[in-house]
Amino acid sequence: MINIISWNVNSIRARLEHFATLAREINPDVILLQETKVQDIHFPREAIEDLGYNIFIHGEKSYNGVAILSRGPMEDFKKHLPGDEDDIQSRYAECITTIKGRTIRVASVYVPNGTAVKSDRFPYKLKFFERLHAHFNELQAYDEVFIAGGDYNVAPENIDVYSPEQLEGQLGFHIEERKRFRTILTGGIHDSYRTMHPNTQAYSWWDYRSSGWAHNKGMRIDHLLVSSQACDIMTEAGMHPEFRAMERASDHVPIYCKLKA
DNA sequence: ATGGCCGTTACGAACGGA
Repeated sequence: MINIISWNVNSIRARLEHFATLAREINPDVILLQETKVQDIHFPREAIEDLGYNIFIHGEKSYNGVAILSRGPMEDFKKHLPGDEDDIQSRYAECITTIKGRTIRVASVYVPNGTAVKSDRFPYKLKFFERLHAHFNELQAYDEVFIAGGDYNVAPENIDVYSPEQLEGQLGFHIEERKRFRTILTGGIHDSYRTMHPNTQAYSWWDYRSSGWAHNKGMRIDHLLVSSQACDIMTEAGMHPEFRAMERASDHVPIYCKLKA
């Protein structure tokens, strides 16, 4: 079995202990990180290599930052999502890795939050979805086992939030975001969790503010999107909510999907 | 409730997160 994790760590340096717990107890083959919040020169490379991972990082100071960690060899590295040459934020990393003899294309994705629906950063978020759709469409031609995990900052359906009535039109649940996310899920890209669990309510994020965790007011905004070729060999998908209950937790939990080796 | 908490930067208070 091949276990692939996506996790918005909200600072890799602040989350190193929890990361070590994930590596030792869950033992994922591939980990896709978001919000590492660190320049490449300050990434805790040794600590993570000592836990048995090869590292591909794309970071910046203070904000954003993505990484791909793999038990196997990696090649064909990409750091830029096509469609906007002026976009210099560290929100995308992609490579090919080989695990237990199976070659997989993986991507770590950090979709812009958008700040507020009326903010000028909201159109940047919408455009980012459109760029993802265009790029995933290009990749479709390769017929590969492809997995794009990340913080997509959108809950796709009513079942994915604690209160659809309360959140309608709000950031992360606005119809324009959901429409664009839905558009990505056409032509052979699938939401791994929803494919495996059509009717289960489960969240990947709970707000630090308003004691979101204590009241179970969460949203499913982290996703592992998979190509049809990956879907065909997928055996499991789920979340690790126990990571939200820990001291000094990230506001997001690791999400996983498993493939036949 | 345009709030609450958390991490980063830089050393107080602002920014971003969703």
